[in-house]
Amino acid sequence: METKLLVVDDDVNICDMLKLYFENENYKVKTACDGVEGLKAFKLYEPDLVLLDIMMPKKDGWQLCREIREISSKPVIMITAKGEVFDKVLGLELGADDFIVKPFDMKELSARIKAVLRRYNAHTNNNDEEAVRFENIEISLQRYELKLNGKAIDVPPKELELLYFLASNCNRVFTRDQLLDKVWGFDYLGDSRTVDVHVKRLREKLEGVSDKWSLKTVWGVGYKFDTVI
Amino acid sequence: METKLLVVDDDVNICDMLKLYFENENYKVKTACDGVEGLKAFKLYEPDLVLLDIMMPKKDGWQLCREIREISSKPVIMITAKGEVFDKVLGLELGADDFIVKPFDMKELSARIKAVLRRYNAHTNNNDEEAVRFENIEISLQRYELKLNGKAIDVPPKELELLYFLASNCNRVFTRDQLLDKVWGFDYLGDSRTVDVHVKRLREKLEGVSDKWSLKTVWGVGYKFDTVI
DNA sequence: AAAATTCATAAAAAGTTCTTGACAAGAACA
DNA sequence: TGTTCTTGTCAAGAACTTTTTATGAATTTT
Repeated sequence: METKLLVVDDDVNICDMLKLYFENENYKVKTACDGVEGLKAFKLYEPDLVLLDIMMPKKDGWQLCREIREISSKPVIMITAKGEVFDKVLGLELGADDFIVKPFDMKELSARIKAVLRRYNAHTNNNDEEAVRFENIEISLQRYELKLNGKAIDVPPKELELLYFLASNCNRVFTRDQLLDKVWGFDYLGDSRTVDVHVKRLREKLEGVSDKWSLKTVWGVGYKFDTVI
Repeated sequence: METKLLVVDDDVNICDMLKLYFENENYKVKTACDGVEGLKAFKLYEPDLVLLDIMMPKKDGWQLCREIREISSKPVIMITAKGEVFDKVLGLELGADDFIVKPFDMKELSARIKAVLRRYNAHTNNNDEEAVRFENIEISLQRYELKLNGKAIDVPPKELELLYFLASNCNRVFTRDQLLDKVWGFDYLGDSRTVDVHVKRLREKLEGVSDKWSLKTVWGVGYKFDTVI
């Protein structure tokens, strides 16, 4: 699964540069320009790691780090300018996982990110994310794979993600808007008919595999992965 | 339910153009020409989203946005002219939800409006509630499902919502007008016979399922979901 | 017991929401 | 570079829901 980074820095150039660089390294990257926006983005985007500049207008990196820690244990790497008053102890107290000093070498930052993620995942993820299973179906985001009757089937990423989300929240209805939010991302701009089309394509693939579950339309509401218990 | 937009811009042509365009997209649209009028309109009209030009006589967009935030959390999208001094951070501080730069593409604005509304609603709507249960019946809005004798029955949204409302307020009588208010929405315009028809259709489905409860008519008053205790 | 009001029901009309196929833009790949 | 695959858009028509209307039955009032 793609790792999501959130970059919070008031310097738009740095934001853009980091975004470009890490997208090229196969991360998903969102940026925010200040602490307020950063917190919003953290809640909505649910990143796997946050890169946080300390000096920012209105709400600084310390403050944001503290607020993030109140709601999550996701790794945070602080960015600090050379010569900036910087209390490592204080940072650790606030729950930051690592630090890097501006101007930094991108390769070094990249290495630190990997290291922090590795540590974090070793801690939390020794129970490798289970695949979602029902009769004759198995959906794994980890392998990006859909198995029907034990046989792997080619499925495009978006379809798989949609199916995974619905199946792992089975029997619950989601509106198209909720699905766009959860699967496509909070900042997706586009038509909600898009969901229909993906559901249709999934149905073609899932047809006749089992009568214990199905992708159901809930008229006037949305869709759900329905199971018979 | 129809979504209400409020457009605040000193340029009457832009107001008219936006009104025309979004009415065609099935929004309700009110316009206001300056900040003072805009605040008035916001209070009276109670829009679901505000489109706010920054440069305006009397009271500018910043100021209006701040004042709206004091009394409401409804989404605000700021409109800014190209090249206009524009502080994104300040905008976010003030609580704006998105921005668009003049001259803008109507399709993009439309997409942004949808996205902002989607986010706003996704946030406010995640109230996981329990299903309502009586003998042989179970009604869940989360699954959008009616189970009779443990078996799921197809029920259209309005019927389900009506049944859910009555059952979760069992033994209490509601007039047709109250039901229209609670289930259809306060701004519903239409005949109260509508309720009768829905009750009738529900009765067809619920017939003979249990003698511990029923949809009762209270003559001269309205309906209730009646239970024997 | 007649008149007036209120309900139940069926069926038509109006309105909304889905499905689907065709197509185009963009990404990934060779 | 062209080719294939994925993703998203659109629009027509199908499927379905909701509302209105009409009529007769039930209940209350006078």
